[in-house]
Amino acid sequence: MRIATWNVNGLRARLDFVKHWLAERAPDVVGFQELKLTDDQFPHADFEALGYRCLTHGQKSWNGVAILSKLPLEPIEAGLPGQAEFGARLIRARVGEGPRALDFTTLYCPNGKDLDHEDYPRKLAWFEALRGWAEGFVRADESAVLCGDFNIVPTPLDSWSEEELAGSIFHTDAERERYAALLAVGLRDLYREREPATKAFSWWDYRGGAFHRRQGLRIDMLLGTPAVVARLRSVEIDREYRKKKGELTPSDHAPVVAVLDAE
DNA sequence: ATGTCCACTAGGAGTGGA
Repeated sequence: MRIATWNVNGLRARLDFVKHWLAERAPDVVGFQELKLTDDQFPHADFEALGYRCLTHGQKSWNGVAILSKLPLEPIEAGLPGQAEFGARLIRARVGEGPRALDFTTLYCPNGKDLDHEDYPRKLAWFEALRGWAEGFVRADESAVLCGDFNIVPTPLDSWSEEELAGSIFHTDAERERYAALLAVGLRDLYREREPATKAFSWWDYRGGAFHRRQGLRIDMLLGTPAVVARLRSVEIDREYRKKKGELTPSDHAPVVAVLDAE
């Protein structure tokens, strides 16, 4: 089973690029973030033509998440309880059947903007709500994945310049504590399971040639329960899809992909 | 160079968000 997460930065602007990736990489289950469209604007037919069923939780202009699956897909819930006013940022479904079924959630976590902005304390509170919510169903012996754009750089290894950025947004102790508390309910970072010491990024600013200067952050994660880690065969950040494809503009995020054993 | 890109409002180019 090939699973993936990708912040597409606007699905209408990215549709042809995303379809190219789906056709080439053929993931079984994908979480998308930053759709920037309403549910009625979601291009279901384009994805059905590639073999995917989709569940969406969108809104006008901003945020928005979706799950695409080639496997049977059953909705569980949409929206983080108590946090609806902070945007459409969470969707959860059961994918697959029998012992290979996966409890799959994708998240677009708040950005926070900067430490003086009102969104920053709201971001911390949102993560506390997320931890409490996850605690309600995460179990070590059941396969569950939480994936998405976390908008937190978990450790200095995940930043292109901890020296310059320590203490600034994405790099604060308060954010890192909230992220660590989420993992403490029983989730592991699948990328770090396989690459414990590799400096690698999943996001690069569009400005200033950041991608080519290797100035990025690792903020897009696939988190899994121990039952998922036991099934983990490989994981990679798909940097090829942070590059332009002909005339098609990439997202500022790369997809993150993992392969799990069937059971 | 805070240097790009997306969506919105508007019916062209500026604004807000990331």
